[in-house]
Amino acid sequence: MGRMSPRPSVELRRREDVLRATWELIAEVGHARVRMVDIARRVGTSTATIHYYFKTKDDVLAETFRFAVADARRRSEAALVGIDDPWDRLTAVLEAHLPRQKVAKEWLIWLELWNEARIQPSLRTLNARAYGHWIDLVEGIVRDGQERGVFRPVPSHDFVLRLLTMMDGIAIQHAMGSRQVTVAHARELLLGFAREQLLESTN
Amino acid sequence: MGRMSPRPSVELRRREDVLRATWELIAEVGHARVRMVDIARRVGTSTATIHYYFKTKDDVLAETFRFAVADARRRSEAALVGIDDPWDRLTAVLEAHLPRQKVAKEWLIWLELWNEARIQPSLRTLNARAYGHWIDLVEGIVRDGQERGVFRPVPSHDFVLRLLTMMDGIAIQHAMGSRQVTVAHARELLLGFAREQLLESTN
DNA sequence: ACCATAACTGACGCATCAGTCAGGTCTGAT
DNA sequence: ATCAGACCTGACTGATGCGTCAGTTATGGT
Repeated sequence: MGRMSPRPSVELRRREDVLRATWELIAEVGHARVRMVDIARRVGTSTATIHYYFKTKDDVLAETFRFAVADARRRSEAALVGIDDPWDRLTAVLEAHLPRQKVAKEWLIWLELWNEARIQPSLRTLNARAYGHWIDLVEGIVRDGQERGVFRPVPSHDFVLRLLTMMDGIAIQHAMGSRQVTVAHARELLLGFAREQLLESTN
Repeated sequence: MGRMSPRPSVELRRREDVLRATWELIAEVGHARVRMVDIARRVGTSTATIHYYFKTKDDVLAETFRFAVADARRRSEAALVGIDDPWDRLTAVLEAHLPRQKVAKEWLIWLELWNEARIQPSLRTLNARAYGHWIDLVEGIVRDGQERGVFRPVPSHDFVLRLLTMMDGIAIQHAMGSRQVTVAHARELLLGFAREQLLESTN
């Protein structure tokens, strides 16, 4: 993929600058409206320089989506470090992806990715992989809690699918600026559902 | 909105042809890639003719989204005609929007609408209104069932919000071509959740 | 000091499309 | 038969934005 230069440091920094700028721009105006000039200006350079590092605009966009996926995955992992209790792990990882501040923009990126992924096969693969990993991660936490006997034995896969698709749907309405769906409300909808399914006793 | 002509029949038919064609195209390639020539070719005319009926391309797209919303609303209403039992009403209206055949394309339209609505205020209003109406409709059915004593007294608004955001999330994964989420599976996830929340006794 | 090559850029070519316009045809009323 | 106006279109314009290229500058190794 990347060009092999003997001194990668400059190239890597530059590329990352471009990806970060593009990330911001996609969140702000949508990937379809992002122009090479905009990226260049935000990085403080010319469009020709962007082309020096990336073959085409589509490459920049595709790599930015990859970058975003990797970033989100890092956040999940970081949120789990040092936490052992299954319920705490579940809340931590959900909490880490609730749409506040920087993460709010990230949800806009997912919205863009979903739209583009249904057209471009390579992005579709990226999304499928990312979503699969996301499901596996949360399902792993749930199963662990069930094995330890602290979660009720609901069907883990269906529960996780319900929880995560709900999260996506909530994120959409939040992205639409719905006043019905604040971050606090989103948390309550998700964690309330999880609590009810996994913790509360059926009596 | 529309121009006021003494002979509206031709105009109305033409406009609707354009909107249907645009609807299809948005579902197929995404609103950003729809060109005036594509619409014209599909209708069997020239771009100038499209401009005769619509001022700009953005107008065509915006009106198409409005058209889609109205269409979906009609489908909800049609699905409920003659059905009285609350559970049957709930399943009927959900069933009517499960992504099969024509409705599968409709979900692609929603995906596009969500993306564009976060940029264009007028589309955001459209989406907010449509989603509000959708929530109200389902919530009305739920409350009715609760008043009649056939549904458990769960908080209706939160339940509906969970159910419908789940539906959106499922639709996204389905649109991504996820083999995990078939229509049958989508139905089971949604109706299973509703059954569990509204019907099953807590004992 | 010199050179190889990495890093960068302004200017431009070129394709793509939305929208316009001047003029055409068709239709129904008188 | 004529006419007003609805309906339609080919051909064009202008703007936009990606990608290229020829050429310049910076940098690190010898």
